[in-house]
Amino acid sequence: MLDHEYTTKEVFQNNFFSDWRKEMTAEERKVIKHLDKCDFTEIHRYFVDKTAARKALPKEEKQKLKEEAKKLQQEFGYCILDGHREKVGNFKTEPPGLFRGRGDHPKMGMLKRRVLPEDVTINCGRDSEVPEPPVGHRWKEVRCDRTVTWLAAWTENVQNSVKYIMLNPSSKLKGERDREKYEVARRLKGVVGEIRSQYRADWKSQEMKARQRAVALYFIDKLALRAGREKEEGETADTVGCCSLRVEHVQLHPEADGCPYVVEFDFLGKDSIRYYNKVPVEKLVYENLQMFMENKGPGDDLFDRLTTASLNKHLQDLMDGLTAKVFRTCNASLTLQGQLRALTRAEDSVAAKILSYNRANRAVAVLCNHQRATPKTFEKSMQTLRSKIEAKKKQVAEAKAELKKARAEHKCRGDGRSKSFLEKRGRLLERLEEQLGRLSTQATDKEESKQVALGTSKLNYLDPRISVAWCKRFGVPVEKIYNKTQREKFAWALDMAGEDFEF
DNA sequence: GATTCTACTTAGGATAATTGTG
DNA sequence: CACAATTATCCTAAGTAGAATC
Repeated sequence: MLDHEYTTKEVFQNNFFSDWRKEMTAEERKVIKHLDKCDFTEIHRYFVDKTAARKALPKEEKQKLKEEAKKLQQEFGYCILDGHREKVGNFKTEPPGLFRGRGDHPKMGMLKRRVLPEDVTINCGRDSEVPEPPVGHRWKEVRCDRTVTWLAAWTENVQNSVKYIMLNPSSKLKGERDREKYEVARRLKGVVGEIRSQYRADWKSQEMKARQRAVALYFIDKLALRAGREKEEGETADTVGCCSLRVEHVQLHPEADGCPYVVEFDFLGKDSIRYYNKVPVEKLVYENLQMFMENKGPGDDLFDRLTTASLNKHLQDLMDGLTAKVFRTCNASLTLQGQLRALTRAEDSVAAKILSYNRANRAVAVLCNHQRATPKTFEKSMQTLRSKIEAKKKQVAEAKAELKKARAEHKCRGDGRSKSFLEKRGRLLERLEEQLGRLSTQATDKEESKQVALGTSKLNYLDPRISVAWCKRFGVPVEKIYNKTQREKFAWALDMAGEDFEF
């Protein structure tokens, strides 16, 4: 881990050293007292070399390794569920190592222990063959619980949470649940108008709790914020969602950028990804926020009378199956559908249509704040793209000069040959200009996408039937939108969605 | 009503595999 | 074909939500 910046952090070092001390023998403990006097470079080099050696392996050796992995997958990567053979998602337990949470995690550097068969609970059918534990070991427990979907589970020691072995997204079970999720979101689409008028009315409620709920719901609906459940302090990184927002996370501006009543959000959300947004809101929302913030310190809860549990209970009353996260799914899918409608032109080429699809996808990713680190190769590849553009510009300029020359020539000679030559020059210029245009949109796209992660929304928020219908309607092969794994996950949608599917 | 536990979905980074390019 | 760039897969952390327990 020495390559990583986080090993230099004090929290990481303290956690690691204290856990390491616990593993030492009494003798070792007497000798090894300060982390900063320890030199790990030798063991670090050992692993670096090992990785390099594996990379440098001859082709046949690599092939052999691949086949061995495949065999392992064949043996352990499948299960029988209700008579059907299904792929398992994660069929390996997690190896021991040093825990690295995301963001400013108080437990970074702690030792994550090796999982032993004695830690593992197996869940299988009553009359199925119980998998054998490794020789000399036994399972913690074998149970037959048909009400849950996991096949095995163990408790991880750092966060004291349960880890599960579950089915692959391609399985029938996961597919059905995925579909149900989108069906709930579609039902929300039908009643969201009513819900909106309800919460708008609640902005004026006598009850503080109802007002807070109504403002929070407005944000969840409008901005696709996460619910934001309360979490144990000191156990995880300090991140928030809607209901757990604190006064310090919002700033009110009576007027900003020419708009009245602007709310500026700045907080760390899931995975410590920063959410920053400046949004004009309605006057009543603004005034309510002012009131919620009165006589509070920066560290106080903005919605002190609200919990995700009470919000979800209220939502359940408004629509069966409705919870806060459904708004995010609904908003994302509707955004994709709307953007696709706005951006796709039937006469475009397939490549141009795919570009439109990716733009629509991007709009959703921006809405959901799905970010990624700028790729390491970004600057370099951007540079080559820029030089390509420069070269193309030069070509265009040359072609223009050539065209001018040809025009003069034709004026002077006026024969058929010079005319066809002139036309040829014209077509060349046209083609070059087109190419230049494509390159510069590519550059713009690249720049605007460098910190946007498209995969998360594609996999979790966008009803695949929207994409499938779009592909069918515009003659785009579905493989251009979904790769093999994605097609397996969305098999249920590939089968059923016709070109006129509407979310 | 608060807290803890359980089960599941959603998330970005690391790494492996594939594709593009000179 | 070698190497770089891009894309797919793997990995596991970090959320949501509801039930059980205090």
